[in-house]
Amino acid sequence: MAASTATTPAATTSSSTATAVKLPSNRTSSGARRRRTRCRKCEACVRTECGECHFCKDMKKFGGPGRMKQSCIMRQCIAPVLPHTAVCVVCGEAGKEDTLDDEDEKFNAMLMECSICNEIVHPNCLKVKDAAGVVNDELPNCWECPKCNYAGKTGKQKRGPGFKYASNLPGSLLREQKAGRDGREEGDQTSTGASSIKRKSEREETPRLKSEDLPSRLPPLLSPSGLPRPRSEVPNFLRKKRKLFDDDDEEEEASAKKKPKKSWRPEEALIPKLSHMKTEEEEDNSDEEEESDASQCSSPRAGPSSEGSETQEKAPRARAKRHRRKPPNRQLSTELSKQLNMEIRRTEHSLANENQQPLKSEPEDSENEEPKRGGEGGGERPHLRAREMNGTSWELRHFYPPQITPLGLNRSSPTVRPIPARSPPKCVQMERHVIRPPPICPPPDRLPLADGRNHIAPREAWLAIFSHLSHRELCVCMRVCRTWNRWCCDKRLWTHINLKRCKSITPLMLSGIIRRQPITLDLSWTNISKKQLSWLINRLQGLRVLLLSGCSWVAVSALCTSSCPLLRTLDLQWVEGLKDPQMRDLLSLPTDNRPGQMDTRSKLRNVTDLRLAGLDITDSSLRLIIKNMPLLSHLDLSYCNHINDQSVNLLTAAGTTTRDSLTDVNLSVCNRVTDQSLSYFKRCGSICHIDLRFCKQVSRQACERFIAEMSVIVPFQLQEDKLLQKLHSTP
DNA sequence: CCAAACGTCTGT
DNA sequence: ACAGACGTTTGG
Repeated sequence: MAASTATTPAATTSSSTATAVKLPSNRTSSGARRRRTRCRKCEACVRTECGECHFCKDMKKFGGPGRMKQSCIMRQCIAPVLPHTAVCVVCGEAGKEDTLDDEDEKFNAMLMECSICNEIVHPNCLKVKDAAGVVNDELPNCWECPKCNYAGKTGKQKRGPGFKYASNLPGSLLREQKAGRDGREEGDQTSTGASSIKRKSEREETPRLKSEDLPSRLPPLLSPSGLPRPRSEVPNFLRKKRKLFDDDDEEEEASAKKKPKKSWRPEEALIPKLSHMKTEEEEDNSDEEEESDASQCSSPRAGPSSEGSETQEKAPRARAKRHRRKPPNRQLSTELSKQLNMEIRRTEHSLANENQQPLKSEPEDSENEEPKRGGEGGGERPHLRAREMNGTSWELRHFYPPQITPLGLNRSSPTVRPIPARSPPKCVQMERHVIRPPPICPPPDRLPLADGRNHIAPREAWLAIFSHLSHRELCVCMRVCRTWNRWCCDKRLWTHINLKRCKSITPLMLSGIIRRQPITLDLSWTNISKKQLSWLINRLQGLRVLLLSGCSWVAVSALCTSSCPLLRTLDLQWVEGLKDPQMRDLLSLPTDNRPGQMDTRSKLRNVTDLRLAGLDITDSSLRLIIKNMPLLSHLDLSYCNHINDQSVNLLTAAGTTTRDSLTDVNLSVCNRVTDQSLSYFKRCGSICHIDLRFCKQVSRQACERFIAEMSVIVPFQLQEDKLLQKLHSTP
């Protein structure tokens, strides 16, 4: 019915209707807000409809009723812009940043929409030039205008643009943040007096300590007992099914929370370990550091998390304009960011080539740049730079023990109002959440010193030093100053993110992960949900190693619909509920309709290291593996009770790619494997390591016989009982 | 004028 | 709090 709705002329008239009431004429006046439109440039905008999400299904074109009238979830613009028709309330003109070169001038000439009063103005047109405006990095041309900021408005008016996006989406991750910010805002705002522009930082989370490394391939079984720990280790949540991620968190917290939460700080609430993380710290940090260069955007659009924070923080600096960084730095930053991006791109590219998969990561830039008015986009950046601190908190939170972190930060500033209790973060449907690509942050190349000069050591030198630090230590460093904060957030320092056994994976953590674009991600034994994992995978296109042991199949099934083209190592050990049927789904050809993913090859075709220990899979799964993973070299089938000699026969049969690609096979504790398997392994041209420990039906004699026979070609040794190791690994 | 879809309101 | 519904706004 209403489906097409749209335009009925009547609509206008009908404005009187309850709903309609809102924005009719006053739009620009305070109170009425301007609708934003898609930037048309970001990754999301460029995509085609997935045809599978709720909204797509509602569309008439996909056979739906067309009542919801929402854009495809995969196409939710990352950086919605002001409509072309937007003009300054003061002078009535559009953005003019295009005509200027100087960053600061651009900023002052671009249209900025206040997220509180909704007014759209040219900063230049404001009389109160000194007052501080708080730029919202997350949304182009969005800030908390000096007037509101100065007035200390915090109120709920905030609904501005920043909020709307995502926040209005029902399940949006943002909410939490939002909540967060509100809470903070208040506090901060009051404090705001400061003069500088602040942006809201985002909160992200980091992996908690790396505490344990995963024994990815654990030395086969320490506990021959059979299948040991598995399930038990699995956190309860694993088993539950949550609808959305939230649940997880919620569940945990739930018990606790249900009522008003203490503070709204999600992290704390949620994760014991991480607790500390967030918010305030970030803010604090930001403030502390603040000043210096400020340029950067480290967080601009990190996932979900970011948004929340940004707005809130307005507090600090006011003069946005000026604040924006010093020109020099800025340029530097720009340059660096370009280089960085290129670097990243190059790397990813090379990797991607193999699969021809485009990676996402750069979108940010594009996002900022608006098609239409470049100015707007450009304008933003400046602010962005200003803000950077976001990262900080993230790390802190995670890594620091609660006690430490907090410092005064958290609460110290409690400004005016008590923090509203917010609900814990939930991630709810990520689908609706606005997706923000990893931030590109061009960090300053030199450390600004108090005397105005720069430290002699270049960033790279510092990074070399930072590279020797643990993540925890990096977190500490991130609190030193803004510049260090930025530097310590360098992607290169976070190639491995370990969240193993982290019970609750929160939205903040997710965005923190995305921001850092790790190459290796360990989510083993976590209660990550399918949506969360799907969300991550779709945004970690450069991910090479994904460890999901001990997770539930429900979650792992995210791999069925999301593609991770560069994935080399996939650890699915002890995944609950992963059997042949599931393996079939996992290895079946892509079902992803999204553009760019139409590849007909297996999504896991580039996997070289597959860990399936403890799964009840049979030869039917092996056949699929053999067929779809031509590059497979390391295969862990330990504790797989259904694996037998025939399985090995299949793996080493003539005509299979595995016959030549396999180098390491772990069949320890596979009680159905016998001496016969060893003869099959002789067919493997590249085999270097065969683990048959604890295989009751495999004899030492057979192993010795294997060695004797194989040694004619390649020398093998019995490293341990029933553990065959090639003496000299091939080059 | 129309398709798209933003942002708010409503019902549960 | 959420899922839907839908008037209204945008861009072309």
